[in-house]
Amino acid sequence: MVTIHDLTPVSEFEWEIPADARKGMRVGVRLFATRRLLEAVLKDNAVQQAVNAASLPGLAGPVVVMPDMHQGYGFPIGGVAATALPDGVISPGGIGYDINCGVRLMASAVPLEAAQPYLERLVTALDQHCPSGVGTAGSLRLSDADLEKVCRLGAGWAQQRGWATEMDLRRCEDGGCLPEADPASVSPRARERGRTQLGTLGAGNHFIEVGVVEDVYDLEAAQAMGLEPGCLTLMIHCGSRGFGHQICTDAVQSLQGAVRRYGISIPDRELVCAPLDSPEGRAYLGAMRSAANYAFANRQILAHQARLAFEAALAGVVRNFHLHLVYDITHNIAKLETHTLNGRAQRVCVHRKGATRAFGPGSPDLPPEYAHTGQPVLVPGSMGTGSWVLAGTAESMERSYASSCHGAGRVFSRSQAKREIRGEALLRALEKQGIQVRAGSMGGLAEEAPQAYKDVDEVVRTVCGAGITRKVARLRPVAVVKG
DNA sequence: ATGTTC
Repeated sequence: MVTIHDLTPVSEFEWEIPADARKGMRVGVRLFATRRLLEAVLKDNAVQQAVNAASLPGLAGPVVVMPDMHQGYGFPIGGVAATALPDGVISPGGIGYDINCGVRLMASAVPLEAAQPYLERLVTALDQHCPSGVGTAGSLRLSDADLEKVCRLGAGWAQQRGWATEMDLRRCEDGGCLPEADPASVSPRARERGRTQLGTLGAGNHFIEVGVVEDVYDLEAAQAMGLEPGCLTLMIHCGSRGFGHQICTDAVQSLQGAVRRYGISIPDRELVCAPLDSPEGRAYLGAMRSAANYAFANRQILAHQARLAFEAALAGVVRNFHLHLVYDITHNIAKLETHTLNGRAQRVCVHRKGATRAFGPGSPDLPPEYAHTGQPVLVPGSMGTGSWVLAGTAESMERSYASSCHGAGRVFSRSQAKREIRGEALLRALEKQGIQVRAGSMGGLAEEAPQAYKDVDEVVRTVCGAGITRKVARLRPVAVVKG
């Protein structure tokens, strides 16, 4: 059990656990948190899981954990780990079950006042156009050939169908497509689950939120992103549905064998992994990239459906209701990137689980319109509490493998939330705040209650105080669709 | 997160 005495303060926003070979740690842990957030996160197993992750073979530097951290499968949600050849590994627990779970932000030039009379109509249209719920099928039925194309092309597949513009793809992380996806490494069971779920939202913490740009902290960056104070935004939070879940399930099982075959010693069986340069590791990478591309396509199709909902609800009554894409990020992924570590550029496999890439200004991977601002970093808060738009910094390149936080982060479990909170009461409280809600189930709503989450404003204050991102704008929610 | 216990 890790206690506060195991942590060395570095600053108001940063702590360190030095590498300790007696505990099997190959590297240290760098943790971003205020003292108050740290006390909250020490109540679950997240920091111990970061210490466990520090024993993975081939780590190129410290394991980094974000202030929204909480306990996950094997590896903490909010964790970042970089492994390198020759002996680095890839671990599905360092990515998560919802491969390429991510966030897309769109923005409009519609002032809230102009849309206010039509908000109920709008949220109903969004609910109708964007199917949600556990196991829910959408309207698409993919053939084997089309599913393989989705795996290889990601959001580009949606563009081929006329559901994405060139600007949409340019404003997705990685252009909405990871190279070297290998659909042949995806199991028949995963394919079966994936066939019907493209264009659906899912459940749990996945949502569509209509917001309004409330506070702008960086006018130049907000302008570059097309965020206009007082105007409507639309945020989509979802991932690869049952397809990615099945790919993770398959990998967790099959990599147990790899751990034995390669004689890898891990402190927790949930940290199963395989060498990056092994048949097992390559197969998981190829399947994982397929799921990532499925999720990019999914968010793009949901965005198209959301645009249709805006048209259905607002055409003829509100002007300029077009939604332009601000950016689309992934916060559950592993990617090969080049980072300067110990003074030399190294090719590493960066696992981000509940952590967002935050490339600084000048990164060649950003579209030209964001060359000066840095990458947009999208941080949804808990339901009804507001979301943030941040931007990547040069410092994130040095301190956190160019990563920042991904949300508020749980303080207590879904089961505890369900026991302690009534969905109906929460729904009334949200409506009293003027937030329109469409929820698939009252139990599901209770699981996502703001009380079950940390304070997103303090999480953001931490990552900005630590310098790994900076504030651009805060969004206030006015309507939410949940599975 | 998840056809929420193959």
